Amino acid sequence: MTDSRTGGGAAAAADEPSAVPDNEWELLNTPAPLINMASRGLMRLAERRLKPFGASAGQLPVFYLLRDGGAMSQRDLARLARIEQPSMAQTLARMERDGLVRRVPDPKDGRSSLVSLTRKALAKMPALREALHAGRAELVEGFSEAEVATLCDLLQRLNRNLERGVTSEIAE
Amino acid sequence: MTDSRTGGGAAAAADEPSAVPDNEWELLNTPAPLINMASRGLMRLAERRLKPFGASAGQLPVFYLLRDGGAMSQRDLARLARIEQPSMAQTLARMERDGLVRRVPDPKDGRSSLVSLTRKALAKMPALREALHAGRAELVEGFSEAEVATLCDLLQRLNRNLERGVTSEIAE
DNA sequence: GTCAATTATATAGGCTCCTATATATTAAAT
DNA sequence: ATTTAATATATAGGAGCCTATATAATTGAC
Repeated sequence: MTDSRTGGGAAAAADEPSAVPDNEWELLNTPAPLINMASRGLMRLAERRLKPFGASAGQLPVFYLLRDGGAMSQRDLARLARIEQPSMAQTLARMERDGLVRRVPDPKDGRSSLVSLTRKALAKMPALREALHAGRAELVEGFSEAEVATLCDLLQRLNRNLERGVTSEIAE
Repeated sequence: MTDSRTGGGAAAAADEPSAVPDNEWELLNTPAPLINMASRGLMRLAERRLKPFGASAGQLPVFYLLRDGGAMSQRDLARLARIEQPSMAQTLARMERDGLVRRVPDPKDGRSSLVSLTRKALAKMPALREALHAGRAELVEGFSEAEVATLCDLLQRLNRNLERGVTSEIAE
């Protein structure tokens, strides 16, 4: 609520010929901090909605990808969830600890295991679907479907820019 | 690149009268995962741009709020950065460890300290401004200013929904 | 077949952030 | 003044992510 930032840029000295105008420092009307704030808010929302069912935000992609009872390697889970392999490893470790996931050695490849949801996890699915649905409604309350679509479109373009940054780094 | 999700919802059984249509599971065209992805991408981008100057993403609000050489309590820093007090405490601890920040006991209040940037930190400011400016450009490349504004507007509304969720929780 | 890439996980270390709780100090109420 | 409530930090514990690196198994080139 406090708006101390808005009137802030007082000491904007004109002594340095920087290419950066002072209001670039106005972090709150730039997409980045808004996205960060939204992401943190989403984590809290997800936590609130999922904790009652013994699930958490980082586990959602795993639930989603294995929802039909199928099995998948850790590597594929990571790739499809678009997180790094060690992050997925940690999430799966927690899920295994909580009895949500099972790993069986892949008969075709001695390095790899096939991960699948336990019955306990599969039993949670209906509740998770409801929770996600309600959370989504809460999130976009007051938005028209067109606005949601616009938001998604813009975010997708943003994400493409962000991905490109990483790969171009490699190319250089 | 893999699009295994798109054709996924095969086993959509019609045996359960859930209020949730199966395509609600299509996480990738819903804002939440896009925001999360964007946020993670932003963290990586920030890390890439800031690490050369010995700064990191979570420190930006502190740099911003104390940019004019002023001092502020940890509590105010947390409130203005919109993160919880323990998160700010940890960030400040790291910044202190790195010689970026100094704490002097508040003469008016024995519980509190006044935090300010060190000269070492203030010296980094021009580089940080440049880094942020370049990062911002990379982020919204291909966006018109109107699109950026639309994005910010939608995100602000989203954030309002997310905040309201938290407070309504308290009210209930 | 052997040796060198490549690939799948595992591990180590760090950052950001959250909730819950303890401690100290100040402010308010009586 | 004393007791109580509010406030400022500190600490403990955990989730989620990342990079860099080690280990083991598989594939490919010879």
